[in-house]
Amino acid sequence: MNNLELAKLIFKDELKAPDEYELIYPPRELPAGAMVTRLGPSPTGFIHLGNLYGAFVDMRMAKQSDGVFYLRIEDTDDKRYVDGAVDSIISALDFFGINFDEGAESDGERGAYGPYYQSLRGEIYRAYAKKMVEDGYAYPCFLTSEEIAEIRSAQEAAKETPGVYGKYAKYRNEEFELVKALIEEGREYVLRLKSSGKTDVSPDEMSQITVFDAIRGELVMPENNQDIVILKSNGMPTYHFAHAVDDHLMRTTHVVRGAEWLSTLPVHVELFEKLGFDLPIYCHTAQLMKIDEETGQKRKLSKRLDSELSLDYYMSQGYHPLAVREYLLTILNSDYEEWRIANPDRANEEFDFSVEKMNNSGALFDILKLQDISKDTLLRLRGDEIADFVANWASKYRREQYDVIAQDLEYLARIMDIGRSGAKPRKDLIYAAQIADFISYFFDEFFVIKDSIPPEVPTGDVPLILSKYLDSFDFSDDSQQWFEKIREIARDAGYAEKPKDYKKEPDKYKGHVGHVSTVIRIAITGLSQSPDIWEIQQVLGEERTRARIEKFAALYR
RNA sequence: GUCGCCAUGGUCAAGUGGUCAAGACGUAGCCCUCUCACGGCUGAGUCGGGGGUUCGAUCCCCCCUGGCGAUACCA
Repeated sequence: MNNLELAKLIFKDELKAPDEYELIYPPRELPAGAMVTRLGPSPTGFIHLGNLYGAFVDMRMAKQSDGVFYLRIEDTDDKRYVDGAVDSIISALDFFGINFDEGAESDGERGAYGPYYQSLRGEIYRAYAKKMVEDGYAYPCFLTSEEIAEIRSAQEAAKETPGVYGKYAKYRNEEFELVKALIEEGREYVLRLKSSGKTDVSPDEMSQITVFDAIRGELVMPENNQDIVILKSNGMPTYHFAHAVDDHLMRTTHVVRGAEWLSTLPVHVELFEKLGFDLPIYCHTAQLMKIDEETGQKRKLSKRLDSELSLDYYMSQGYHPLAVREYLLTILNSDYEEWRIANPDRANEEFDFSVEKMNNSGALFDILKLQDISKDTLLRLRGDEIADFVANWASKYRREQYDVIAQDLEYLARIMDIGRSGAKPRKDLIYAAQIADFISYFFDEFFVIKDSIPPEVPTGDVPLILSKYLDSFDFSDDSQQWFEKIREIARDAGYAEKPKDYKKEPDKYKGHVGHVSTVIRIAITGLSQSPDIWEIQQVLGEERTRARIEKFAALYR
């Protein structure tokens, strides 16, 4: 048989037989129903919310079924490689709570089904490619990129499906002697799949394949008829071929990937078939989308364009990983939100996640929703936990503030807890960058007067109000006693004790107690709007409070 | 162009052959209130279009439109 000679001609090195690999990587011994999933990033170093979204699905499926979730680095394209990328991918994923049972690690790898770097699996791919040639399912193709471009434009002109297939696959059934001569001559070539799909019929006459997708149900698609490349001229496999070999040998049960792979599914089905592998269960997730600012159109998240959606962005803004996970869960399984409302204190791991509940259409990323969820998520954390988180964030992203706010973590924790107890806790805290700005007035180093006193208060009243306040000020007053004194000051100075009184009879008063308290509020926080002043004072301490009042009053003397 | 996937308010979405078409975010107003938040109440806002099938379609079928994706020796 020529195929055997051809295989020998192409693969001169010693290669294991595929059967040996079957033995080296036997089926996993796992409980019934256990799912084996994987994440296969290419090492560009860039990873965005969409990747995290998919990684989440993988991890939940494996964890919920007592299966295995592993990391495989898909570095078959050297053009894509970025130094240090694997490390940054792993640490970013880890930050958001994605961790692996096996696979690539920053200092090597772990697990019995490796190597987990595709660049290290060359021999394995070649072994299976050789078998493809022997079986007559693959052949060397010497078409240059110029020739392929010509074929393409001819096909486009003739309104035919573009690609290398059927009569356009010039070397598909080439004479052995000629192939041999070309190879010996040193001509570059790729290895192509010899597709058995029909090529001489119109698209609607093509045979259909049906594939079950765990998210989308039964998919009916035309069979593949393209002689796609399986081994590039440098000997590396294409994604398609590596996917088939790796997911088989690593015994992946569920392939979770974005919907952009749907159109190549027929290729993969044919590959698995020709290789003699069982098909994994595919789970094609909808893509996370965003609105393109320039065009105003919905589009898939892009690595190139959407740096603000990179995981780095959320880390640098200081979104809490839990918040991001909560958000992702709400778009992954829409009943998660209701579950969360019903179970505010349970860990999200207890939620029964399922791929069947996933939506088929792409969700638009909504930062407002993330922020809302973030507020609620931070509410479930203790003040000291948030303080630690913010301090940690500042140490990386805001050095100059870190030195100040992290000096006294207990103080920081008390700041975080302001207004958070009781039945209707405040929801001021969203993400670290916002929190750092929000609390800056608690530190003398950052304290500035930003707002001006309300127009209802004549300038001359300011020192009056403040000196009275200072005179009657007793740090040990409780909240009610404290406010009673403010009312007194307001009344004595000609302001209504209740805003309603002022509303009813505006001519009778200069303003109301709210205006008076605003003066005090500005003196203490520099802002006309803030959480409860009494609580702020309790955290600031008596000394700092008095100092600020005095300093502000001095401005009006 | 061709092929594929998708289609319920601004966003995420539940949903069924007969519903006043859930809920969340956002938004408007009111209430609570020393400010701001929080909370409460109320409101505005949707089944892309056209054909069928049916006593009846948001739901089932077809066409169109729109969005997204694929069309590489990238993944």
